[in-house]
Amino acid sequence: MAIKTTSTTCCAPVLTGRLGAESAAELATLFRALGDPGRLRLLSFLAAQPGGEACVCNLTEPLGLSQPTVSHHLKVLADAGLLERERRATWIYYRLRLERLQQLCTALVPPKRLTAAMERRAARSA
Amino acid sequence: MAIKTTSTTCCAPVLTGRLGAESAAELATLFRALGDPGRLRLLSFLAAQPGGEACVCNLTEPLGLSQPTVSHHLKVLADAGLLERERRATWIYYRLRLERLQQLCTALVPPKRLTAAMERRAARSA
DNA sequence: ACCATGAATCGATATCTGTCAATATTGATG
DNA sequence: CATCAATATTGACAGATATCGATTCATGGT
Repeated sequence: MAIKTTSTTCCAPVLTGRLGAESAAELATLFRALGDPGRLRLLSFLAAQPGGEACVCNLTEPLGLSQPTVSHHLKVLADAGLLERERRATWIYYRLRLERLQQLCTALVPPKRLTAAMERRAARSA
Repeated sequence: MAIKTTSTTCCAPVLTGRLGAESAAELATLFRALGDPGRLRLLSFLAAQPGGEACVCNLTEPLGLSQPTVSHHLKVLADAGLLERERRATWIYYRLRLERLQQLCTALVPPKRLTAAMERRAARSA
């Protein structure tokens, strides 16, 4: 299969410890992949399919974008490690990688130290 | 200027139900706000501060960016609802809005239907 | 081999974005 | 009110990105 060296050790925590320049760049790429309406809708559409996957030919029409554009978006998502590519005969299927999405989320989890501190301040100012 | 700022009802779920064009655009703006290394480092720096907040004057130096650039990034984050602004005398403090970050995460949570289905397929192909 | 079909790539273009220097704005202070 | 210090805004510019039409690159069937 394709050797995607991208995103080996995904997702340095953003809110726990300070983010270095490289980890920040890496993470930013991931978030930027999610920063387009078309791509979000692609993910959404895939999630609505039985196996979290669909053929490219089924993805073009519901978005109202041209085939090259959809292909481009799929590439961005796949390069970010958010989708998996699989060929079946003439067709190519893309499948969600839920683990990656989950990793992304955990990267945004704040340490309890922080939540506690901020709740305290919120209570004080109320 | 004064374009509409933060949506009150943040974060339509991406993986549960299909994302409409408007919700997708809204969410994309949020993710795009996270899609820059400098901004991620700002969030990270703020999270490392005692109250999840800091004065602008303390944010410029650690990033190695000019003051206007930092100001711009702070604006993007604040417009996305990820930061809160507060004036104290001459200084302006920005504070994390953890709830918003959390909301963003929950928008990416998959329905158990999906996780189950994908685990099943993973097991089958093993 | 040839052809038909599905998907990726290329080339072009318009728009968006990050960045900084210069300038404006805002609030505190004398 | 004049001035200073801290932020924000403006203007300019280079680089990225979204988009599409045309083309190329696979695959499978004939």
